[in-house]
Amino acid sequence: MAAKRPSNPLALAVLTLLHERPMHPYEISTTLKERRKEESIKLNYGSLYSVVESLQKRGLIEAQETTREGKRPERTVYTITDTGRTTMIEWLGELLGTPAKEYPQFEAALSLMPALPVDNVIRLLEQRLERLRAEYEYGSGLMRETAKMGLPRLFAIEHEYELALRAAEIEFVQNLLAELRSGTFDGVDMWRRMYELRAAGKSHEEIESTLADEFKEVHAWLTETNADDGG
Amino acid sequence: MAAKRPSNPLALAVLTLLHERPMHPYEISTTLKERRKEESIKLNYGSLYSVVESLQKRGLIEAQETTREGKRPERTVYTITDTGRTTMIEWLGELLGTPAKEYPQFEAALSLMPALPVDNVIRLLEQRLERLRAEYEYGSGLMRETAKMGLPRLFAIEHEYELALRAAEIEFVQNLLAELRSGTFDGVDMWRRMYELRAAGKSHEEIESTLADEFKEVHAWLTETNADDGG
DNA sequence: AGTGAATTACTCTGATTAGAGTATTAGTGT
DNA sequence: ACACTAATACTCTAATCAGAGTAATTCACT
Repeated sequence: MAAKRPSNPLALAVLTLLHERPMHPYEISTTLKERRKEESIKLNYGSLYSVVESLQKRGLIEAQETTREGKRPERTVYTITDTGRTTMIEWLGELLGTPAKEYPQFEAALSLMPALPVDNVIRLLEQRLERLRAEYEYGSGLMRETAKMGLPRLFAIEHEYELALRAAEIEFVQNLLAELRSGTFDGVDMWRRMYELRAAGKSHEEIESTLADEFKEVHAWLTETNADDGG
Repeated sequence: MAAKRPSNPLALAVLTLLHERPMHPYEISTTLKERRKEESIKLNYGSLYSVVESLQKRGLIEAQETTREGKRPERTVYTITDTGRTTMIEWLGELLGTPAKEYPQFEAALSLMPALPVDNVIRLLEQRLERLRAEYEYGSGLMRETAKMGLPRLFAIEHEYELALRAAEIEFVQNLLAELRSGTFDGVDMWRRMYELRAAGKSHEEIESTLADEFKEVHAWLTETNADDGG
């Protein structure tokens, strides 16, 4: 059975726009761009048209009329249905009211970090920090500008959120870097030792057992199949 | 032409594990679960097997042997190739060194916020705040526990990052809520007025023009087709 | 009046992904 | 010895997405 609604937030954007007034897909896309919503909601034509089709199939929107000017492609104007309105309110409510599990790429990268040598990672994090700062500057510059132009914060609040996240990431990376550099980060010694052994041409097994020896309690944790889940 | 590498971070996780030692897909999945990496990298069987296939097609990993015990399904053990190693190092380097554009759901929701009435949004944000705090407590509890068990921070740093982001979001939502409640948030007056007019049964056009009248500079910004892009 | 760039408005194809479904074996209790 | 649950190890299908491609029209400029 088809799910009650699509999962792509672009579909929610479509619903909110059609809630304002009927539009055709292309107008939806230009409106989203005008309002800079495509910076917060991934927009591309392929997805837009398939999302519109999927909304229609589920009865959340309806084709109102199909017009054509000259020999241009047809424009199909869509309206939101009552179910569509309800769904939009529900969905947006959920997104605002309930934190969703997300998988940021940097989180994935951090979780795999030990696959690169420490000094390498330090260099990369320095690079990241630089870029994060540049992005932060750029973003806050944009915000000041739009504020000066008289756009109420209401219509750009999502950018403030983005900046807040960036700021938090900057702080995090700064702290991490400091600890990696100073060597106070818990685990760097083991990490360095591992690459030392690898450089010395030891086999995976030799490295494993040497580390197991030199860092007993850690190794115990790493090799036990099931950590106690509590409860 | 096929891209140099898959885009799913799960594929990177596969590469790093095969970089440690050869494994079969199912073992990859259990290892990721054991190490709690599936909390940072979305893992499901369908994706895992197709990602493995895709890595093989691109020559980043190779099937080493196919064994079978009794009548159980075959286990295909894969090894990483030299190209695979290089790609892994490159890819992980990029993820660590370069901030990626992401589209968090909450950012999307914020950008569509005016589609719900103010008081509604306030209630929802209160709910979110509560849940965020609960998650934060839970997460930092887990971290303290694993620290006590002797796991070096190195192997759980991604969770610290997640917590840092959560903390930032908590602060952001707190501030936003305070401003919405006190009415000092730039744009709330217009926002409230809009729903007032809607409740009074005005048409979309009437609302538009009334708001245009009462909030001149804002409306100008909203209706101009092309904001000056500078340059 | 003719050229080229930009805009309008989609369509198509190939990847990717999610999630349920399948089939065998091992372990646990009665 | 039998049933039941968990674990092992994938397979399949439908949905979704991304990005390039297409084709007509308008506008700016010479």
